[in-house]
Amino acid sequence: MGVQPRYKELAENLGAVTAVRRELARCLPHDCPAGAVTALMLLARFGEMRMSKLAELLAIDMSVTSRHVAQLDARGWIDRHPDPLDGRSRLLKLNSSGQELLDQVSERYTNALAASLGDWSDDDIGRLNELLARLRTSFAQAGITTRTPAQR
Amino acid sequence: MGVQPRYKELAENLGAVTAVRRELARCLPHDCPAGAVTALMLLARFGEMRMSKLAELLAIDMSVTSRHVAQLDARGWIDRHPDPLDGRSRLLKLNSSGQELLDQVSERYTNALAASLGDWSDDDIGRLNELLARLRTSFAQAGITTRTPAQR
DNA sequence: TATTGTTATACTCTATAACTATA
DNA sequence: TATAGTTATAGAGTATAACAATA
Repeated sequence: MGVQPRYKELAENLGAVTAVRRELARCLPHDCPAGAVTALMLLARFGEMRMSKLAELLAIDMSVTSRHVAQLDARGWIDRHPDPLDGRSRLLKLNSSGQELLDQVSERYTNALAASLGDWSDDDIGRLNELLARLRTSFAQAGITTRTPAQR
Repeated sequence: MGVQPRYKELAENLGAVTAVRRELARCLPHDCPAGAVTALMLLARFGEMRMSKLAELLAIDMSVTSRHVAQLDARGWIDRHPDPLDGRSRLLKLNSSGQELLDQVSERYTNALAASLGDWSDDDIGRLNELLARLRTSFAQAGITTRTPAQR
C-alpha cells in the first residue's frame, strides 16, 4: 500500500477513536466529565503549572481551559495559589481529593479497557501506546507552527 | 511493564487523540463539520444503509444520527429514499455531490497528516492503522454487550 | 405491542471576542 | 503596550425522553 491511502485510512481510524473515548467515558462518576479527567491527568503527570501551560498541554484555548479549571476548583480537586513570580498568574496543583478521584477513575478506566481488550497481548498494547504517544508529539510540533487557538 | 499500567497509559493516550482530531478538523471547509465527514466516510465505505445501521457504525444514539443525517441531506450530500421492505425506514446513500466533498476532504486530511507525520515510516503508519482498527472492533464487540445508547 | 425514526430539551466541549488586572 | 486570565456568546456533538408512523 502506498503512503497516500494509509493517510486516508488513518483519518478514518482516528474518527473511530472518538467512539472508543465516548464508550470509556460512560464509566465515569456522574459528577465528573471526561474533560476534567484529562486535565487532572496532566496535572498529575506534569505537576504544578500555570493556566497557560495546561492550555498548551490540552491543546485548547486558554478561555476554555479557564472554565474547566474553575470547575475543577469548584469540585475541590485542585488548589490554586498565586504565582509569586507573576501577579497575573495562579499556579494549579492537584490536591489529595483530586488524586483520590483520579485513582478511582484510573481503576474504572483500567477495568473497562481490560474488559474490551482482554484478548490483546501486552506487547500490542505497548505498541499502540508508543504509536499514540508519538502521534501526539508529531502533531503538537506541527500544530504549533500552523494556525491554532488564539494565543499561538 | 505490567498490563495494568499499560491500560492506564492507554487511557491517557486516547485522551490525547482528541487533540489530534481537533487539529485535523481545522482544515475542513467552513460548512462541513467533522461529524458530517465521519458519517459520509461510513456511507462511502459500507454503501447504502438505514439510519439504524449508520447509528450503530457511528456508535451514537439514533436520535443524534437523525439530526446529522438531516444536515447531510440539507447540504445535498446524500439521498434518502423509502425502504421498499419497511415503510418506517429510509435508505441513506452518498450522492455524487457528497462523493465530491469527500474526495476534497480526504485530500486535505492527507495533506495535513503528511505535514505532521512526514518523518514516519510507511510501516509505522500501517501498524498504527492496524492497531486502531483492531481497537475499534474490540470496543464495538464489548460495547454492545454492556450499557450503551438507548436502543441497545 | 414493538420498532423506526423524529423532535424537544439539556449538558459537555470548543472557539472568538471583549474585558480586567498586572507586567 | 503586551501578557495572563476571565467572561459572554455562539456552535458542534451527544444523551434522554416523549412522540409519530409503521410493522
